[in-house]
Amino acid sequence: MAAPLRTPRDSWIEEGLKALGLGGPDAVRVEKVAEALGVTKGGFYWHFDDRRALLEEMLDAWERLMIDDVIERVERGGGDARARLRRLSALAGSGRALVKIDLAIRDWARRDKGVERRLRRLDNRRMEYLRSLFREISDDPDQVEVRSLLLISLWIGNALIAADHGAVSRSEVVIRALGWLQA
Amino acid sequence: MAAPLRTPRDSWIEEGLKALGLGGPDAVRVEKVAEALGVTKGGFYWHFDDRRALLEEMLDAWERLMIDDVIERVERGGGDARARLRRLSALAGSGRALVKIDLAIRDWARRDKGVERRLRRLDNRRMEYLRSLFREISDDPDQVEVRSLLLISLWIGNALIAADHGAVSRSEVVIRALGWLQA
Amino acid sequence: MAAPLRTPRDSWIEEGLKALGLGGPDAVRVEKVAEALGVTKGGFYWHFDDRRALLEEMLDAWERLMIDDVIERVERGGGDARARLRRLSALAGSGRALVKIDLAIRDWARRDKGVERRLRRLDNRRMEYLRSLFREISDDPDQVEVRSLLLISLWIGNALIAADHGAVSRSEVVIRALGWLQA
Amino acid sequence: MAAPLRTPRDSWIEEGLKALGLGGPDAVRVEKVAEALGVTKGGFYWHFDDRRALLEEMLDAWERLMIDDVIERVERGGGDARARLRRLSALAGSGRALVKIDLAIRDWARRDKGVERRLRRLDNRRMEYLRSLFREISDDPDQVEVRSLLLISLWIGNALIAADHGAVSRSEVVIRALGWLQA
DNA sequence: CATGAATGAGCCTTCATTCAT
DNA sequence: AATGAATGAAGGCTCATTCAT
Repeated sequence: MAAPLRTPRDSWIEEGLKALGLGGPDAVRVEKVAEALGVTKGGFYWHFDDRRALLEEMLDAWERLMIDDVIERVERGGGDARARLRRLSALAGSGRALVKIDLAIRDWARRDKGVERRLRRLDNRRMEYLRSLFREISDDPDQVEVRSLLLISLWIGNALIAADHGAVSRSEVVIRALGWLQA
Repeated sequence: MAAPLRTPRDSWIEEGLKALGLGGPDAVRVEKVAEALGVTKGGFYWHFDDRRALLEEMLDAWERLMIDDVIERVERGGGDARARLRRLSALAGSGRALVKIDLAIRDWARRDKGVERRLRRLDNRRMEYLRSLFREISDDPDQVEVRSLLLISLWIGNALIAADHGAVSRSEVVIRALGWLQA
Repeated sequence: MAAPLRTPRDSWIEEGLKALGLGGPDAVRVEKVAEALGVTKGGFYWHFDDRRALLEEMLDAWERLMIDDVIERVERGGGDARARLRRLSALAGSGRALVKIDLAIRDWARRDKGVERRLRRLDNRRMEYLRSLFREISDDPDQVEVRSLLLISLWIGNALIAADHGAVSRSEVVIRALGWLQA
Repeated sequence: MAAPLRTPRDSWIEEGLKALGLGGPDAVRVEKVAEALGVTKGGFYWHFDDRRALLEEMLDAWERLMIDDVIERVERGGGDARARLRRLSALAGSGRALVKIDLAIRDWARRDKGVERRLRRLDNRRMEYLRSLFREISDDPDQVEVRSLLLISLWIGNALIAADHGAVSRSEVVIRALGWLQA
């Protein structure tokens, strides 16, 4: 017999991440996630010790997702640094659920040391990858550092800044910004 | 008798904003804020209809603070665009309570339409001010727009990105990034 | 200088009786009555020791009202027993605030011994008056008693029974019932 | 295992009706009813959405009780109209918990439109049944209507009027009144 | 694995009461 | 006489957690 594609344990984590993206860690309520899964909350405690355990495993899963998923997907496409940066930005800047989770975790990390540690691990990995790409564009290590930081900042800012841009759309401004960062 | 410098009503708002910056809107609990003020929660309802009313007034106060306080303080110092951008960044990027409140409200805006509306009002005002400064540096409107967005993004990213930067410190990277944006 | 027509103390009692009629004793809240009077509840305690004191005085006032007002008003009109019964029923059965207060107090008396004692005093007085009228109509003391009790019951039932009566209206049925009781 | 004779849900309703009869709708407090059942208030929300839901189901249960219980019990005994009226009055006029609930709901209906609607449904059914009995006694439809209304009024009045009757007891007066209504 | 049911802590809100001014 | 302000006790509701089945 084949193993199930998604264990019930994974379902809890997946649904928990969904709730996290939509409402932050406070919105990850055992009762609500159970309801979303169509089961009663009592069963939750067969899979997890307590709510904190779910939260931890959600963060574990999120780290795995970010490495195995995003970066590898960009690499798989090949091309030069500029092509990869374009693909990476397309993944990072879109309105997809993963972005919401990322933002929720960044906010969460502001008040939870453990989450901050995990975020640091991931952000360092992201920065390292960006540096490797920008090194193909610039020889100046300071420029590499500056542009890497600005690029991640732009992804975040794009999602968190609520301003309008007159006749042009936000995505046009972002595309121009990407172009400038890669000049 | 002179009017009190800070009414009890203002105290609730101030303490509420403090809690908001530290723990997000969910952490603004009537009971906790009361405790921080050294009074009992019952008295809260003399000043406000309910918790939501406090939240609203906190947002009102925050809008006033941001306009009357930050931008005016930069202008008062005079100097050319670069000098002003430097002063503005010093205010905006520091670890002060106002920054935490700003980030908390950005996260909050992701799930509350009313908060998003207020944030849009403020971000538009901020962008407009930045455009006016960058126009002194570049004649290209696209460049003005790109750099303005990147600058706000950098402030936010600086607070929300957890990466290390090897031998250099984050603030050095940020200073270089500012230099580049004003080149 | 003339004494005020209605002392502020009386205002509290009057407004309290209004609240009693509309929502029962539980609805007589110091805060709500104060609001209805356009003052703050703090002032209440200048006039009354506590909420129970207001309730007591409301009951006192209600007893006075019932004697001085209703019965005397019927007598003042003169006429024979049937004429008086007609006038009395007009007063007792109408939808006026006094009726609501009367019903509220009857319900209240079911669970408060003190209120029950006052109600007994008043109901005995009412019965006595009715007996005096029915004695002009019937010589049989049993009939006098039965019809007196039925008449008060009809007043109460008219207000508390929610049934419809087909083509005829409730008031027509009540008028016929009154006719039959006086036959 | 056999199904429980009374589900825990029913226990809440039953205990709630008891509280309603004793203290009116305001006395139906989740906490107090829980205490009477020997459980904690938190468990209440497993069975009901909120307090209002309990109140609604109490009213549902009361309607069922009144129809399936009272009227059917009278019919089952057989006999002519007078015998049935006697049995019905014995049921309706006794000091049992059902009467208290009935009175509490009548008072409640004065200030709650939804409750008034339910009471109207029931009172119409009661009146219809009484009309059917009095039609066996009188051919005059007006008389039927008058006596039906007076009989329900007498039941209510008997419970809500606090007067004394000299040498005779209240129940003697009521029995004579019943006799007169059936003459 | 999961359900039904319950506990208990935490929070929001209402309100009688108090008190200084 | 009355206001502004606060206390503290209820009471409604949510939810993490437990447990028997």
